[in-house]
Amino acid sequence: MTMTDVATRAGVSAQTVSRVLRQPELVGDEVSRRVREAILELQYVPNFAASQMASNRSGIVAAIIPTISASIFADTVQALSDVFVPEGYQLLLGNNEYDLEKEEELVRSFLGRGPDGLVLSSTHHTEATRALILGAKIPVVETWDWEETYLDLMVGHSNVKAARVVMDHFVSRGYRRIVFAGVTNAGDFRAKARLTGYRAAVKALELDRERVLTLTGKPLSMASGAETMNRVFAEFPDADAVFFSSDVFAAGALLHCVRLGVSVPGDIAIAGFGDFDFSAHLVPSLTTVSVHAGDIGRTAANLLLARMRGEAVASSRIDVGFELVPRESS
Amino acid sequence: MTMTDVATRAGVSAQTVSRVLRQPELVGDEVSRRVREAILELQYVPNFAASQMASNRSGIVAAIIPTISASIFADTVQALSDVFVPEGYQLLLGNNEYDLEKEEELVRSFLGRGPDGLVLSSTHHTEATRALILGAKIPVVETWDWEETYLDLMVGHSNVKAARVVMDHFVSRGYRRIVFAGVTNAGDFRAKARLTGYRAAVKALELDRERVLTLTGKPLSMASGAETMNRVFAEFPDADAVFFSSDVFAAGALLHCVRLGVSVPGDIAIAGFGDFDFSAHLVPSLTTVSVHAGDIGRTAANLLLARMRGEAVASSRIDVGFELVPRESS
DNA sequence: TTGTACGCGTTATCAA
DNA sequence: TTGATAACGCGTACAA
Repeated sequence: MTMTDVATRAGVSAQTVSRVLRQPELVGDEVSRRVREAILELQYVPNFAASQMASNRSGIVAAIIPTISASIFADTVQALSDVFVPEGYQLLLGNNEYDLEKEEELVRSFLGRGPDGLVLSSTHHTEATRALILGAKIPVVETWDWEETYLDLMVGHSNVKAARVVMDHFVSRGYRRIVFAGVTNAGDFRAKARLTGYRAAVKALELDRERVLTLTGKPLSMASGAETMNRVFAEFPDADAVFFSSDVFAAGALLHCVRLGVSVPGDIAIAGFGDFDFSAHLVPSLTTVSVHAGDIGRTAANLLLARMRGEAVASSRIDVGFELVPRESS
Repeated sequence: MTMTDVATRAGVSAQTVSRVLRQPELVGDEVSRRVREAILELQYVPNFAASQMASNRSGIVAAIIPTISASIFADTVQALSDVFVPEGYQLLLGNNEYDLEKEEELVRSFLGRGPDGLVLSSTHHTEATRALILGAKIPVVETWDWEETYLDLMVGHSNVKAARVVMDHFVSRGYRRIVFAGVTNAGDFRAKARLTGYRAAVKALELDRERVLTLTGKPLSMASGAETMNRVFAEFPDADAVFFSSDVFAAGALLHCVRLGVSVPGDIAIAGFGDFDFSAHLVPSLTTVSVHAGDIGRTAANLLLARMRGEAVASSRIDVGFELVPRESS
């Protein structure tokens, strides 16, 4: 079923059918009615590929996140979808598994689809990725980071500062022998930024010394958190607090302590990152940093939308901030 | 940059460039080298819309899930991506928010893109949706359900049976005054199937009587679980066990009990559904049903892939099963 | 092994 | 307010 079939059925030209669908105000009432009828009768479905060929607009927004499953990024994707779908855009989704080479492959493949906009979930890319995107001349928003240089638009927050706020909190409650425990997957620059923030805080606050426990190749799971807690006990027996790079690890560690009968925060304080749903409900409840994953998605989508429409944007860089959520675990 | 630009640069015809990209074995070594060089120099990115027009293949797989954020469906999407992306397909994602009308809109919009395959996450659709899909004549796989009638392919498990298995487990441990607590959003047919399984079990096992607590309009959150637990105490003070329709509710309820000092399973037993990461780590650990979200995605993707390639499939309906995971909470 | 002609379904442009 | 025509970039079919 093509537009021509509908046109024949309605006794008009294909161009008129196109107008009914895209600029109905330019078409007469009677003709418009006949066309709509024909569309329904023939179950006509517009061919977007042809539309894209002719108009050079795809109606697609492509988004790349580090990982889809069990992640806070799913909330961002949900928000992207919530904004873009009502505006008539479709969402092409990919995950780079924290691997910049994979991201490059994805970007290359997505650009072939001629997306009207692109959402990336970090400011770290290969040079080739950067070149590809700049060559495509489409609006891009980089999210979940906060850097001085970015391609086009940026929405996120500073992980370095967030880590500092957690450290300030620990110190204000009297903890000074603080461990940082997190993953250091090559591509997880946010976790690295938190580690940077931790290190800076140890110096600035004149804490005892750095105590860093980095996991490599461990999945983001509560089991990894429990395992890490055991390593904290073994390697830093004098520690009085642990800052985990994710609530998932922190919760695994906290529940492990509960099971062992280790008092939190009596024997050791714990803080996480992300403010997952479970964090408020744990007993003891988990101190963490809330990061507004949905806000990042919504803000990024609206900013991108403005760019895609050629509207001026007040600021090309928006800090959605974060919030320390002090709870019982510290 | 078009294929013709690359051809001119390499001193060949556009068709040869196309061959280098799609059937390199048919092209001579020297010509092939020149073409590849030109592609790199010009930063050529193939136009998939044009490719789709000419070949009638889009390289797109469209997937619709109930909700993206904080859900077990994200694991299914991850698995879909893991299978399809290496095969050269791109993933178009949408969420229907458990609303069949929204699903219809999404299907209509996705079909305009000419996807080579479609993944749905239930067997419940409007009649118009069904007609649209059948009219499109593309492979479809319906997931997360188990029904006698389906459109083309089906991958899932029986929620009715899963509920029965939980009930059998409760009874085998001596519980007989069992509450079912779950959401009844209009479009959540899986939760409804679990309720059906519960009701059938109450009859078959000759239990005391039905005790059903249905939440409407509550988000899938631990807070809702805690709230529900209070309602159980108020409305069914004699209950000795609660079967929640999701681990999220169950965990919220369990942690609420821990906080109140209500012994689980001493005072009341709890079981959930889904085997989320946190379920094994809670203290007490949560009895649940493991449902293999990743398996559903992988299996569905491979089945759809076979259909898309025109290969014969051994079975058009695959039961990935489920597993009772008895833990400390019951 | 390489090249030519044609058509896919739509929209932009211009004319009526 | 409506229609005719050309063009988008590529793959298929066929020819050389």
